[in-house]
Amino acid sequence: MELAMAQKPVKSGAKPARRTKARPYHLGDLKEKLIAATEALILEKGVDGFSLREVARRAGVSPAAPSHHFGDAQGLLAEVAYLGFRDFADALAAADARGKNPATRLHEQGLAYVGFALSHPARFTLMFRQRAFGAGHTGLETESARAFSILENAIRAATGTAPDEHLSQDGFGLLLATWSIVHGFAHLALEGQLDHAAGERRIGILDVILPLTLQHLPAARPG
Amino acid sequence: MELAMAQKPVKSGAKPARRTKARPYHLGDLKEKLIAATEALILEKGVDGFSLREVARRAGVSPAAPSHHFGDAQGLLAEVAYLGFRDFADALAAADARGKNPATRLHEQGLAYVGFALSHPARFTLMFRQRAFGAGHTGLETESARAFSILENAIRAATGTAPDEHLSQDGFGLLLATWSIVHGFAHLALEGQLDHAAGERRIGILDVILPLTLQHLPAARPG
DNA sequence: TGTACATCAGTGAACGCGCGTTCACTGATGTAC
DNA sequence: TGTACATCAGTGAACGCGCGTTCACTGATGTAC
Repeated sequence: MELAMAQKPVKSGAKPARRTKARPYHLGDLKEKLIAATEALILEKGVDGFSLREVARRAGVSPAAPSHHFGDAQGLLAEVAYLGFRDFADALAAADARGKNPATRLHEQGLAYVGFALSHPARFTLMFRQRAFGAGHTGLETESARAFSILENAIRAATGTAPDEHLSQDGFGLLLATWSIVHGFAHLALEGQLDHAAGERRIGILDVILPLTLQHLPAARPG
Repeated sequence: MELAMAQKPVKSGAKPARRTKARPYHLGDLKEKLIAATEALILEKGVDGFSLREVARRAGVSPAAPSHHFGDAQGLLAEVAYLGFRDFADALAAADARGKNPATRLHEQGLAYVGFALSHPARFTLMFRQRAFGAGHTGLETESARAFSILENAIRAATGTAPDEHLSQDGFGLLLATWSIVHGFAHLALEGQLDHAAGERRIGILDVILPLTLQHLPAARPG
C-alpha cells in the first residue's frame, strides 16, 4: 500500500542541509534571545507592534518554539516587564544609596527614574502597560512594589515618618508630587513632546525642575 | 441566456426588508456616530483594541462606509484626536480665565488638565498617542499647539516675560515642572497606580501637590 | 415645476495578510542502573 | 562505561480568526436648466 506511506510529508528534492555547530537543534540560550528580540522589536515598532511570530522570526526559530519557555505571548511580555522592573528597582536603590540626605536621595532617585525611562524606552513603556493590564506574574508585582517602596522610604526619611506610621497628608502629597513629576517628564520625553530641547539639555533640565518640588522638603533629618 | 443573469447575486428566500424611516439609506449623522463609537470602543478596550470594522459594526454600518468620511482608519483616529485637543484647549482656556493671578491661573489649569484626562481617558490617551505618532492632521497640530500656548502664556505672566522674549531657564523649568506634574499625575491615575486612593481623594490630592511646584512662582505681577 | 444628470453615501462580497495557537513529530540531552 | 528510556526543546504544517481595504454596485440627494 504505497498510498499509506505517501501520507508522510516528503522532503523536497534537495538533501536536507546538515546541522552545523553554528545552528544546533537545542540552542540553550533561546530564552534570552527571545527576550532580547522582544525588547528590540518593541523599541522599533512600539508595544503595539509586538508579535510573537516576529519575535520568533528574529530569534531564527519556529513560531511554536517560544511556547516551551513562556507559555503564550502574554507570558513573554510579562517576563520582559518583570525583568524591567527588577532592573528599574535596582537602579533606584543604587541612586538612593548615592544620596547623602533625604533631599539628595530623592533627587538622585528622580534622575535615575528618568534616566532609566530614556535609556530603556521599550522596557519602560511595556512595564507600566503590563502593570496596568494586571498581568498575573508574581515577580512583576513584587519588583514593582519594591521600586515603589524605595521612593516611599526616602519620603519617610524626609518627613520623619516611622515605618509603622501612616504618611501624613503632606507626606503623601510629597510622594505623589515627586512620582508625578518624574513620571510625567519621562512620558513627555518619550512621547517626543520635548524634542525641541536636545538630549543633553533635556536631562539637564531635571536639575532645574526637581528642586521645584523637592525644596519643599522639611529640613533633612538623619534617615 | 439565463446563465448571464444568474451571475447577479440572488437574494436569499425571504423578501428583502423594506427600509423604514428609522433606518434610512443615508444616515446624515454617520460621521458623528463613528466618532462616538470610536471613543466608546477605545474606552472599553484601550487604544490597541480599536478596529475600524468594530466601529462600523457598532454604528450599524458596513465596513466600507467609514472610508467615505475619513479615508482610512488612521484618518478616523486623527479626527478623534483633533476633536479631543480642541475640547482640551477650550477647557484649559476656560480654567485659565477663572484664575485671578498667575498662580491661580496655573492652579486652575492644572486641575482642568487632570480633570479632562480623568473624564475622557480614551480621548486623552489617544490624543497624545496620535500626536507622538505624528499624524499629518493639521487641525490636530494647531489645537495641540494652542493648548500648549495657554500654559506658556500663564508662565510668561508669572515670570513677567514678554511675548517676544525667550523664557528664562527658570521660567522654562517652571513650565516643564508644571506640565510634567499634571501629565504624570494623569498618567499614574489612568494607569491605575493610584487606585488605592478613591476617586474624590484622588483629584483632591492635586490641591496638595500642585502648590508644591507653584509656590515657587515669583511674586505675581499683573498679567 | 419638472426633469435629466452628476455626485454623494451607502452595501456586501471578496481580497490577501499576519496573527496566536495547536498538533504530531523528532532530535538532543539527562538519568538510572 | 554502556545502554535503555524519559524528558526536554525544537520543527513546520495547519487551524480559524479578524483585520483594512478594494470593488462594482445602487439608492438618495442636489443642481442646472
